[in-house]
Amino acid sequence: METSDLKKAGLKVTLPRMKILEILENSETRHLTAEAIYRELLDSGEEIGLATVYRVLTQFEAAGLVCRLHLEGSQAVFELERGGHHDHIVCNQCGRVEEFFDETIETRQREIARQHGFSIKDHALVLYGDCSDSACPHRPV
Amino acid sequence: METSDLKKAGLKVTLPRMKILEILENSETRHLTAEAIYRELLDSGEEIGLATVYRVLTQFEAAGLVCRLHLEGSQAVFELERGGHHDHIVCNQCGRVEEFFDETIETRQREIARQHGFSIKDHALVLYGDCSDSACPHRPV
DNA sequence: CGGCTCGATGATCAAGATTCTCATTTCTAT
DNA sequence: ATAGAAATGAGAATCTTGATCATCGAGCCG
Ligand SMILES: [Mn+2]
Ligand SMILES: [Mn+2]
Ligand SMILES: [Zn+2]
Ligand SMILES: [Zn+2]
Repeated sequence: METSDLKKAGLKVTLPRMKILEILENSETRHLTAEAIYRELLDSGEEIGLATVYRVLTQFEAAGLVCRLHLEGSQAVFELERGGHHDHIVCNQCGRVEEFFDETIETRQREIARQHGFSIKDHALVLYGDCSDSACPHRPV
Repeated sequence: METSDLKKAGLKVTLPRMKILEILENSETRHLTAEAIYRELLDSGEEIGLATVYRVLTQFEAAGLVCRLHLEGSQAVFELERGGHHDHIVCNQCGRVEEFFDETIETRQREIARQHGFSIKDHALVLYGDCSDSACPHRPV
């Protein structure tokens, strides 16, 4: 969000980078594919290459500004890094993504890793199901 | 393993299908990529196409005979469905995969999904870390 | 402000994984 | 054994993402 974050990461403050950050901040969908960001930029009249979007997102990821997630789709999704770690629930029908953090699960993960002689560094947890959104095509009546 | 499993799934009993099942059963590595299976077949003198391996594995998955996992590699890995559900720990250094099942985590997942109004259908949980295998290049002394 | 230098960009190409197409082969049931 | 349907293999195609390279622009100095 701050241009200082870019400078801190050793990245020049450029128009494509600021526009991509802007979209990640302002989109009601916190979780976006590279292509969704690209299309949004095109729609708003920006001239940008898809390769730049992928490149910039990868740099942002390395700088800790965004997270890359693989949510059972062919394309990765990106989200702004704020708040801190959390995991995800995805609706199989409408694709809606919700976030959660559960200390019980986090703790058990560490215990399990230790039992197996692993020093845990990271984890990926995604729950899949059917949501109760009124707009969800599979909404239970 | 049984040809009856194939017939039950509405699949003809063919040589490629039986050979693939055989490899999934006998490999010491329970988790194999499609290409690993393909290479193993070639090495043992079978004439098979990579497309067939992918096709058959996808059919096996649909029939519930195998599971497809995405373990932080570009390629999916497949494993024979037996025992029942479990999750995975992967070593970042040597790629070793261990399995675990934790009822505490499973229960919390259901509770979290319910709190969010989701009817949970499935989940993916992978822990990443460094293992303590003597052959692991990163083994802590 | 004007120019310099190197990182950034955009267009295109390339790579890797997986699926699709289609002619040919192989099962399976009769 | 034969016919009909399904499966196979070879290769093309697709999709996502990263690499190349000539051009452009941000940051810096005077
Ligand atoms: Mn998130
Ligand atoms: Mn497993
Ligand atoms: Zn939904
Ligand atoms: Zn290891």
